[in-house]
Amino acid sequence: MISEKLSAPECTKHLMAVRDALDVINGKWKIQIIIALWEGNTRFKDIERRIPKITARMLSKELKDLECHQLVKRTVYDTLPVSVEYTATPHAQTLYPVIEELKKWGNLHRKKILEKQQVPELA
Amino acid sequence: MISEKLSAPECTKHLMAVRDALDVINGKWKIQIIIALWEGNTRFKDIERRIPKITARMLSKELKDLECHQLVKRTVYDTLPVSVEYTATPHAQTLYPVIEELKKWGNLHRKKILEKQQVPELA
DNA sequence: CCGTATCCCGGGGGATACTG
DNA sequence: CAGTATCCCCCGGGATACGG
Repeated sequence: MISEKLSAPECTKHLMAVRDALDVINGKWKIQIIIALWEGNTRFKDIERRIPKITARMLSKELKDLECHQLVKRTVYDTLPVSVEYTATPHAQTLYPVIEELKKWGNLHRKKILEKQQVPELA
Repeated sequence: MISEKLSAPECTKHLMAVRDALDVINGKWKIQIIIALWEGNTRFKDIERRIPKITARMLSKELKDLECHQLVKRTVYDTLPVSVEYTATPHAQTLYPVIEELKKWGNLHRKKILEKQQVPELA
């Protein structure tokens, strides 16, 4: 699978793409927000309520970032008072496999760490 | 694929695993180091040379983290002066699919961003 | 060679108060 | 409701110097 070694240029290209990806989804909130958008009601206050501990400041900032990266679409409705909906773009859907792999590995890793935490044996 | 909505508890579980994974591989250097370990010579100085801009301080710190997470094994050889080798553990190999997905998405995303950067049309 | 200790800066991000 | 503005703290991480 990774039996052969990578050449330096190969490795660098490999790495750049990975970094590009991490630059977008890294950080404390981005993924949580994207997952939250797959959950239903997506008005600002709804999202805020759904993500534990996030502040309006951070949510606002992160949503803007995601919009820049074309992962989120912002729609303003002319109600009174105004309501705003954030939706995941089709491009955001392409993140699904990434998030799935992260989830799978997160679970695997948790098991791994816990198994080693076992009491080694009685003395 | 993601047609059905997630229930709140489902979503939370989903999220915890993803966060677990990101906690481990997040940060500026972790992935670069893991990839570097798949490249061959893995003495401290070798790794340092292979990762542009990393400092000894950071490399040292990050290697310790990775060791805690059981992704890296540290071996000291009793030479003079001492030499130390770092190797990726089998558990680190399980990260391969994650990194692959990140790489794929990084490339996809780059294309997406560039295409939208095109001149929209002549006025 | 293989690191660690110290110093220091910038920015990520919380708390709170406020506006349209 | 949907955010912004301000203040402020903490720590990630660079530079440098040094010890085994």
